[in-house]
Amino acid sequence: MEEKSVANGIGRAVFGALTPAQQSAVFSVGRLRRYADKQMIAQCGATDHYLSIIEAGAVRLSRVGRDGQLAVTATLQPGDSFGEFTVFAHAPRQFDFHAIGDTRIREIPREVLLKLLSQSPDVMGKLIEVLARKLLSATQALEAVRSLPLIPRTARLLLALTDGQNPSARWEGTQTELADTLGLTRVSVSHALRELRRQGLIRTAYRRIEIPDVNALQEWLDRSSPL
Amino acid sequence: MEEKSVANGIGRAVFGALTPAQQSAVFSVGRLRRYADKQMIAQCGATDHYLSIIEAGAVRLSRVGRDGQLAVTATLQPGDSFGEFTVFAHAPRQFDFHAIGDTRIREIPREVLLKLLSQSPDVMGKLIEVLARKLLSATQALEAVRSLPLIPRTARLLLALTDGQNPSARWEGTQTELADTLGLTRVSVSHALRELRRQGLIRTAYRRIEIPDVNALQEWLDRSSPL
DNA sequence: ACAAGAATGCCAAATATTTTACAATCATCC
DNA sequence: GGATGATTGTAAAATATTTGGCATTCTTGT
Repeated sequence: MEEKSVANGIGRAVFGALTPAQQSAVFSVGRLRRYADKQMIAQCGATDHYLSIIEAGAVRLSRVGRDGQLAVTATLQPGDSFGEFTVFAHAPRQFDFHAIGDTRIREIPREVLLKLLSQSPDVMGKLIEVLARKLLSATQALEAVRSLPLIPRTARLLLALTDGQNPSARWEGTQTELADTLGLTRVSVSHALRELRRQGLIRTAYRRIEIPDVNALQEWLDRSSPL
Repeated sequence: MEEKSVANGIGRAVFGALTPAQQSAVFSVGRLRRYADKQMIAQCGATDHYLSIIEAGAVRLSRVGRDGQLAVTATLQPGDSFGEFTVFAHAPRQFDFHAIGDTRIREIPREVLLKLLSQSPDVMGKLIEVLARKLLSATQALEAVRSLPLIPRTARLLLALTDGQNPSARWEGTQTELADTLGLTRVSVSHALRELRRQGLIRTAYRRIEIPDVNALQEWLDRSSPL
């Protein structure tokens, strides 16, 4: 019953799934690195092979098209990880990674991680679970992008961004960020937010969106587009 | 250097990654089931927990919105698998699954699979790799949907649908199918195909699209949108 | 060889989304 | 406490995409 689907499945809540003992086992083989605000952590196309786990701070994923400003972003929080592709799929980095605020990251080189995994089937199992869940999120996001109209899609993202525990929620960030993660323009997002606001489902403020009643928004979404 | 990205990362080439010995180990614990053309294999929302591996035939994934005909599809081939979500993420079925042609499927119940996996870290490792690669495909598809204009997006899908070995390729199916997997209308796809045809990159025919020079199409795509 | 159904190609009107632009509000740095 | 840059709200014009429709071509079954 773990709903908790997320932004776009890029990388969420990975090592929260591990037991404390497992966490410390993983962390102990990792190398701690610190990044300052806005510092680049990894670049799109790079061929390094690390699994990175965020201990503190945040990491922004983005990508710039040749035409300049076209950037798509997602933001990862402490406990999230990234770099699975570089380790398990032998692929180059798919995004640019930047630190947001002072950030501590545990980096585990590919070989070390593989060795650790081969010795602990438990952690391996968890990893499979996490990957499956990420894949599920990505699949659902893909579905949403393809079949949901503007407004429900925006609503869906807002719900995905909340952690789902509290009855009410808020999200801090600019509407431009929201637009980027949705793959839309700020104007379109603004339009969608206006409509949701008109229906009393959300409140907007400077760099902040409040959802007074998460359930109500969820129900509206279910009603307006069953998916 | 395994490019071979695919349709939308829903489920590809899973057990081709295993060694013959591993394959037979997995197959031996599976239950063989046969389906006739168009027969339903599993329904969206169902809560069964099987990993299914296609031995022969094909499986179409689809989904119908409340508003009737809204259907999004992908097609899986022999060697592909599906159902990871039900097994590893405890999630209900995300799509409707139908057999295309006479189809043989190996079904492995959740518990059996987990037990098998716990006994063979090798297979587990492969599974992680496969999941990571699927996730990569899904991520790239998501990127494409969000940032690529109509025509490059269509070109990208065509390339993804080819196996990438031969210098030339063809794809068999209707333009409506293509439109559904892209999340566009037939008219839009027709428009995109017209443009690609005009540039001599593809040839269209009844239920068939030919790519005389896969490389040329790839280069055109790289040139027109670097991603 | 013919009829019927399926698929393609294309057009025009209706919608959706982006672009461009500008005024108003908010936060922060001196 | 005021200036400045960032962010929001919104509108109008330009594009992109869908909807609905129709003629043509292709395939299949008889």
